[in-house]
Amino acid sequence: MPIRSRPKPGSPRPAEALPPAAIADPRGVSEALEAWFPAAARDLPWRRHRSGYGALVSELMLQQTQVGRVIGAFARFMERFPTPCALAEASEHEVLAAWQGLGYYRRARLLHGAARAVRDLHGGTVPATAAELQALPGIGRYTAGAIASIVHGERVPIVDGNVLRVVSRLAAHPARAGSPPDERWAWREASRLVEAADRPGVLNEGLMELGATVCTPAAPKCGSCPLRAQCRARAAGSAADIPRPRRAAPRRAVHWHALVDIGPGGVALERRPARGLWAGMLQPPTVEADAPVEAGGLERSWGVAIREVGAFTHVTSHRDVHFRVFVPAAAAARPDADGVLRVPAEQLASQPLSNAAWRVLEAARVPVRTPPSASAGRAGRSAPTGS
DNA sequence: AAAGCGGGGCT
DNA sequence: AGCCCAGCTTT
Repeated sequence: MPIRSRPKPGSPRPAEALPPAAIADPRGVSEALEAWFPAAARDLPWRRHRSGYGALVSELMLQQTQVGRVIGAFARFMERFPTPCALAEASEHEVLAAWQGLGYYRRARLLHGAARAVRDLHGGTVPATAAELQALPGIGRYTAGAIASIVHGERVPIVDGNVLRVVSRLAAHPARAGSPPDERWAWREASRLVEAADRPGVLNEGLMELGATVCTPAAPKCGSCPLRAQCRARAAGSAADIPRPRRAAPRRAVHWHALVDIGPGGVALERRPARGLWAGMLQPPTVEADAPVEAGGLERSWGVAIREVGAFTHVTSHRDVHFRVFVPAAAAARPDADGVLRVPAEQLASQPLSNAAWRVLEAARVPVRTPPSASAGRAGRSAPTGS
């Protein structure tokens, strides 16, 4: 059924008043996608045995993180914390250590809080409805909808980066990621699709799978797309230009200075504050500044003569962190400052250390094994395995 | 509404 | 060198 009525002849229609584009045939899209997905689905660990807890862990890990990086981390995490109660009873230190290398470490703290809420408020069973799920820490509308629809079949929409791209191309609507009006539009369109679906979970997971493997940001594989007949962007030849790119936030440059001090008790480490970058993670003692600090200032700060052993720049989404790495000039025993703990080198791998902290240790040639993240899998844009 | 929050692979 | 990714919380 057409959504837009034809304007009356002669009636003026200002360009700004044009109704937004819409997907023309929601039922046709849902039928094609639900038929396509079962055969095209990649074999992913969290699809082997569906459970609310497995979906909770995998969805938190997948927020802003590509599939290939999550695969290995998910298996390790589920082995370490097999149930919500096992996770709830672990310390935050242990949970952060298991999250090493995945980034956005706040997700680990929120997942920990969600597991405790599941234990205390839901008898240890992850709730099944989107409304209950969204009340848990770290669970927003997308994650709640994904778990409720995919695991339990609830008829609720989901919109992530993949779905936004697919629906905006279907409607040839030049949405911009991060634009609130465009995001609201995408939720409405996703809702129309899920309302037309036979199996809401299959439709939703199909939308994401299509976005990850066929309807990709660059060079979409329109020739092999199950929705090529319904796609207005393909008809107009504009798929590669939709959605429009997000405005990039500029990164701030900062200058950090780290002291790698190895004593009889192990490597000196301090815990970062509970908020902000790498919250709650451990690191070698670090002086943070907006500009480089002279050696004299660092020596006063640390109370020891120092020697520089390396430098590198660690890039995050919002900062260029210019690190300079120092060691004590002589192996002089000195009392540790408050809050400094000593960790033997062979125990570093089980500590919550960011990749930046690992790079600091490597610059000082601390004898450590490779951090867990280095063995992460390949990118998540590989072709489907099932076809 | 805007800002803050990692890390890596791909183009 | 830039872009993007199975987003959410806080202000």
